[in-house]
Amino acid sequence: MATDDNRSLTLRDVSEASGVSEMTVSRVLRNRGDVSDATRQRVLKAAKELGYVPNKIAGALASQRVNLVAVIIPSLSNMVFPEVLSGISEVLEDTELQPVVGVTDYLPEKEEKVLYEMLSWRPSGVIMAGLEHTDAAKAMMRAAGIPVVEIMDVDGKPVDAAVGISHRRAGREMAKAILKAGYENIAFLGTKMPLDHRARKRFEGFTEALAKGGVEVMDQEFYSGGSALAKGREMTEAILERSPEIDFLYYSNDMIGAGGLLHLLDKGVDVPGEIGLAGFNGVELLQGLPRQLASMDACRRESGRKAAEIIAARVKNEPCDQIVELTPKIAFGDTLKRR
Amino acid sequence: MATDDNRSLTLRDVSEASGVSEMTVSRVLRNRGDVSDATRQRVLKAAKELGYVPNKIAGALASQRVNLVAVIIPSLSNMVFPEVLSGISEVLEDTELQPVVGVTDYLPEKEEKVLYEMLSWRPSGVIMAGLEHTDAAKAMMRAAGIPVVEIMDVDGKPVDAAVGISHRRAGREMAKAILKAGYENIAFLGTKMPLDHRARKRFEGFTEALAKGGVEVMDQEFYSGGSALAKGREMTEAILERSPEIDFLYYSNDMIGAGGLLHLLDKGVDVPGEIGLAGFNGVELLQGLPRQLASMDACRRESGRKAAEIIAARVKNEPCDQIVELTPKIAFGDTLKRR
DNA sequence: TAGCGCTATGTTATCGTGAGCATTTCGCCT
DNA sequence: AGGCGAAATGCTCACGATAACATAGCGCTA
Repeated sequence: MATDDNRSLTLRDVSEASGVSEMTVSRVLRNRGDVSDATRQRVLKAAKELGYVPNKIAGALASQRVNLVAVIIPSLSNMVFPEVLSGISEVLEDTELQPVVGVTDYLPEKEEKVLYEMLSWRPSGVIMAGLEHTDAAKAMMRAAGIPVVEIMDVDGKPVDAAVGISHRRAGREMAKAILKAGYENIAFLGTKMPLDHRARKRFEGFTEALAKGGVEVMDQEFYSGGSALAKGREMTEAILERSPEIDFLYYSNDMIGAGGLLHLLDKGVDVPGEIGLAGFNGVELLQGLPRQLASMDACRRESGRKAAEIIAARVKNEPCDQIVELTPKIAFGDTLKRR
Repeated sequence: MATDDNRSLTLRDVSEASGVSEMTVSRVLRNRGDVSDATRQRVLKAAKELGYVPNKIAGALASQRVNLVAVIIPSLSNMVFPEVLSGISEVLEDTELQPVVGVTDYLPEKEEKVLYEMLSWRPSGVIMAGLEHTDAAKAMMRAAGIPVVEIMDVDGKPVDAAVGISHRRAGREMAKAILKAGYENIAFLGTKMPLDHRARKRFEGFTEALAKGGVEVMDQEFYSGGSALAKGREMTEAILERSPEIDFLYYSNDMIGAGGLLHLLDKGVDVPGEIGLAGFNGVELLQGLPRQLASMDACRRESGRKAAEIIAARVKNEPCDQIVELTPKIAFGDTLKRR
């Protein structure tokens, strides 16, 4: 039991309690170097009895090694990023590295601030969502002298390494699939997106591929805030009222797509006969809806895993990929096909 | 621009570049002590040009202050915890404290390990989900000599402070509401719960209050893994096949409840006339379902906020509450009433 | 028994910063 | 001009650990 004299225990306390030098204690606790089994046991016993917890702050300063990986993402409530995180954790668990998460709320200035904070802890690497950052942020990442992996997007020029899908291509592929299924009056529904570059790129790729097929986006609707499911309903209702001839709705994420789906089913619309639907992300959460929404997997877990692998390899000075483009799979579900 | 000679910049580099002592640079960068405006500008300019980022590792060691708050939660993919986190962040943003998140996957041993890791960074406080921990974990928290707030539950004895709702009471209140609405053949559907103590306590409170009303839980069904929505459907189908006389289904969370709701609507069951439903958590996400599921708010954001406030107060040696019981509000929605 | 080589352990310096005190600078008053 | 006080700046050491090197102890062999 620790006799907490308000100041926390140090190696010295353990060394005194076990009658060996601090160095030996340090060696025992890190399993490093040769220590006789007798002393090892004695030290471990003393450490346990005192309730000693090593001070990594001091350790990191002395060894010049901080086994943290900064992971910077826009949001935790998006369902997308927790899955990326778990991919990262899975891989890092087999190494001595540990992820530390920072959240930017999609704000570039906050991203910059969070990055600065994180770099001030001298992490071994950085995993950052997206390719768009302030100049200052890019400069910091370059200057840090550590591996940096930008994830979830490969449409642009990374600071260092990048892993993810091409959202332009994702938009294009979805457009092609929709055209091929025979839909012609196509609308887009998304978030207010000035800051969500990936959604923007999907939209760009989407319109581009439609244009190639001689089709223009018939109408658009954007939202912000609120429950995505409810917003999906509202937006769908609004856009169909405005443009009743629409026969396909492409949503920028699955949640609003699900809202739209529920709305249409309520109204008794024939999905996908009368109106087809597609979302984006392939969120597992939504399995169990009355119809399975067409979607496109964003390779979230895989992005996380791959990014972590790159960091781990670079930390060990092993060779590794610089740019990894993953290929999202289109899932037709029940809402993207025409008879 | 940093001329990155592979080793990172220190105060000394900035001090040499600006012709003042390291101490003065340190003072400028922390806005502390008297520094003439001229030097301040010079130092800031030099720091910026070099791209200097202070080393918090060294700073923390020297000052014996680490402005981190360890936040330890079971999961990020649960929708519940991100909201707690944002409550915490909101409050801590106005202080110099910063949250750092650790995830336990509901495993006591992992919780212990994560706690140990976090304590080794000598945080200023700990916010930990739940009241059930290994003895070793409790000992560590006590020995750390820092404020500890256990959140999301107040049914038990906290190590230090606690903020949350009483899940026993939540279960009781829901049971009372269900009985009052006139339902009598009541079933419970939940997760396999040996490790989810809060769900267990809700269930205990639930059965207890039913018993007081002379009613016994008619049937139960548990699941693990998979998409909650889909599982909710499956479980609901299974339990109704087994016990067709059921007239109320109490789910341990909103997602499986939503799955059940969708299933019943598919089958053309009259909800809530024939069968009533309720979930738990009051997740905003689900607004937009065909019927609004009855639920009970777990005061997630508020728990986070309050916990953060306690930590902040304790760090400043201000007085504060030790135990805060929040009162969940029951939301009847469209699925808990009988005409 | 001297000497070699290994293992187990200790000693010293260092990591980058901040606290506390020491020193310098400068303006102002008598 | 001299002296005083406050503001500005610098110096030294400590923080708790680890790296790198030094040394003590031991068994074994020639």
